[in-house]
Amino acid sequence: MDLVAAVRRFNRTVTQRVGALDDEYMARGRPLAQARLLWEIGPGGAEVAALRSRLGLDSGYLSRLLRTLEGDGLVTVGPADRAGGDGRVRVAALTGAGRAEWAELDRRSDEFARSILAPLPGRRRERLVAAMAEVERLLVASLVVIGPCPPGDPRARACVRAYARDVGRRFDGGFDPALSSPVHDEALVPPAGVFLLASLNGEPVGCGAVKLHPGAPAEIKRVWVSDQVRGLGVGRRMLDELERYAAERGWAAVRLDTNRALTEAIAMYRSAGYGEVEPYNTEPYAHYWFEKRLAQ
Amino acid sequence: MDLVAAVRRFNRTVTQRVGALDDEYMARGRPLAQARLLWEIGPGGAEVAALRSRLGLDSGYLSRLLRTLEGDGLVTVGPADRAGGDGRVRVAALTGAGRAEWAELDRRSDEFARSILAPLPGRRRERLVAAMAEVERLLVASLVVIGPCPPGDPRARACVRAYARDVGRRFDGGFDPALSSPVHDEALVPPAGVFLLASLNGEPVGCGAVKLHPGAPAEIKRVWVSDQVRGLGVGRRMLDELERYAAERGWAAVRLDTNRALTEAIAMYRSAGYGEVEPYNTEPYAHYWFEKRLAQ
DNA sequence: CCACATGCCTGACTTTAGTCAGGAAAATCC
DNA sequence: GGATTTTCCTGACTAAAGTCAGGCATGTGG
Repeated sequence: MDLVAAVRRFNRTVTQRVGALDDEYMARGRPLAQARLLWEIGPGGAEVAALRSRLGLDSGYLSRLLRTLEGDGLVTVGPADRAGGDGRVRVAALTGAGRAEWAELDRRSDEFARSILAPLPGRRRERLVAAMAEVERLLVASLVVIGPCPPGDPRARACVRAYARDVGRRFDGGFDPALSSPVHDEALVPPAGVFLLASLNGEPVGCGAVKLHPGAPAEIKRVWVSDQVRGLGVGRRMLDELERYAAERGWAAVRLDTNRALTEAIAMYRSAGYGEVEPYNTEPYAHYWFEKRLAQ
Repeated sequence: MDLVAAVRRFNRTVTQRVGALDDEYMARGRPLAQARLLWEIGPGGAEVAALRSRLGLDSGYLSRLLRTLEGDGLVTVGPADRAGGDGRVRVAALTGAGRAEWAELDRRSDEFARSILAPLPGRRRERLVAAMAEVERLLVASLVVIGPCPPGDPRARACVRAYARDVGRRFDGGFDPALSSPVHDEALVPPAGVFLLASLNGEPVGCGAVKLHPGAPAEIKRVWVSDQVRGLGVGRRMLDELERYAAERGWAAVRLDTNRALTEAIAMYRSAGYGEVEPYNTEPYAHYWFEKRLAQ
């Protein structure tokens, strides 16, 4: 396939070559891992656990890197000083020298970006930046991973709150979760159902849930996608995953209800093969009820 | 500046993240350097010197990597068997197992590219690929480096031959270098003049020369840019460099002659500040003579 | 309050990447 | 035809990156 060949070319020429140059700029004599860590701590400081997950480092390795930067007088690591906080978590912060070094990295990163733009005449510069933004935005879709998550997880809670907020802005007269039919956590934990989370680099950017009602079609709830990744097909993938979950466990149909204000969602349901059915519940915020028969 | 910020974002999200993933796909258990080397050798084999320059490796390090791959039965290294060849150069070739491994890397590279495209709906896929191609093409301009080169160097010779070939295709009645006023190598070596080569990853993609005539304007000759990078401003950068060379050595003006068939070149000279002057030589292929006064 | 999990740490280790000096064989220069 | 250069090689290093096991303090669920 031709598209695949084009992506491979891009990976080889852009990703590898520019990536290597960027690393070189960043490192400036220091081991790359240290430079990256220094950069990631940033002027505002960061919790050690956050650094570990953002950089994907082994706990022992990270600890050693922090000791080195501490030894060089660039960083201090101390207990998190927010009152009532977890006494185990530690926070890394830059010293004066560390901030100076960080600013130097920032300057060099700017310089590198400028060196990429410099050889191009003005109009081409803008075209390059526009194309970069497009690649970035579309690639983000590939980096979104969807997986199960306990509905009580803080990330899941954050998504549900964001869902209520978004929906409240769009419905006539807002949205009061207390008036809507409640969804209990237990109903979204296997085997009764599942809550799926879409994440981008560990940050939650979408969610969806399905309840497996015994002897009735499975019910899809709380499908939400963050603005950050809207329009990239994440909602459709979420729907596919939820359907697959129900189908694999023997359910032959799924259904859902929705509000007339959510026009793109309605269009997505229709294009995904959902057909309108009679109301199957008394959800006060619903105007449409959809159902889809599942394969197998 | 906003453009710089956009480029930085691109570097961070695309280059680093996709680059790292690509490496992981490529490595599959084996050290990355070995995987890259195996890939670079390819089914057709490659000379050791070519591998060294393409991968930018130390001679000793490369030799050791080859021994390891040889020890694993993936590669054989032997003398180049073309008759009359240089007896020192050695050629690395894949064994049966090596070819199988190479095919596996090829397959995985395809798989990775597919995994990037998979989450996107059809139209977005095409937009991504188009944007990638645009980024790639425009970034290439930043990777072109221009520097002095002896006119006798094989890369310089190749450029001059390509120049004659290109020009021959465009002039009415072709181009016979023997009829054109000759340019001797000595005139293009400092301090008499200079020959500049534009390279992309070590491959020659353009050239240009300037002769510093004592007591007369400096003369620009043989400005050529390969199709590969045409339209990216490389010609203009070459011109700038040649002018700078002359200006720094005290020349107050440069001039050049050109053929009416080279319409884009003529437009470039005009936009770069060149003005038409009376013929200053009897070059049979010239229709226009241009001159530019240099600053300082 | 006990058992267990979690967050961060240290010590001991391996692998990978890369450098540097020099050496044998072939090619080239004068 | 001898000096020099080039190509590839080996041996001896070093630094960086990363892994693994275990330990101590703190937090949490029963």
